[in-house]
Amino acid sequence: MTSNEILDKLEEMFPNAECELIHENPFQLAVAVVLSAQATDVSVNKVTPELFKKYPTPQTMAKADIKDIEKYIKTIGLYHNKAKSILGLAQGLVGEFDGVMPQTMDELITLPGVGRKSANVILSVCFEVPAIAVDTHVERISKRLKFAYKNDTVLEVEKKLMRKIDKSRWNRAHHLFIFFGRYFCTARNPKCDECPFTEQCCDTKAKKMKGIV
DNA sequence: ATCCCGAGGG
DNA sequence: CCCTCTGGAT
Repeated sequence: MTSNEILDKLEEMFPNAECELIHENPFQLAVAVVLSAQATDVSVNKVTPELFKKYPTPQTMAKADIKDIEKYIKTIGLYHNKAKSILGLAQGLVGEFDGVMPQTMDELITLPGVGRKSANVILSVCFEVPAIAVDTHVERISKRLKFAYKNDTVLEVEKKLMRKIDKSRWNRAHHLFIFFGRYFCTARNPKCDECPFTEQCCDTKAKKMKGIV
């Protein structure tokens, strides 16, 4: 199967794959993305509505007490670092960017808690810039379906995906890989028995040889 | 390479 | 019980 054929099939399986983080503007998406590190979007969506209600703008959050922020986000884990990150994110936006979300990779990654992956999500979801954010799902799926090798770094995975996938499909591919990874080709118990990609999957073949599938 | 970390699933 | 979750900073 070609890259386009794989994406066509994924479109068929997940026609409404999209960003599931609750947000109403770029600031809120940036906060939600930072909070989503090593946490499920479900758990993030559980706390952000109340958080955004209390701190709707970078200006209001910039003046928040970090302890109060921690209280709101405690249930998602890693809450100490994340509270510091989103407080610094709000302060950085106000102090360096006049409260307006920047639209370049170089500027975005200067914000605390925002690395390459989060920046790519903000660029593609908020500003429709072609980008492929490589998170845990995208990395796993890319390696299982042989878009990349197992020991490739996330940056190498991103470069290979950009090379092998048409630029016009980058943003869709990101969400399709996420949905496929989240609901079908999961880390622990992937649904190999009903998977349309078993031919080009390294993991499934390994399992077949062992008689697992 | 290590740390951060609670919640949900199997 | 153990593993995983839209990672980033040190």
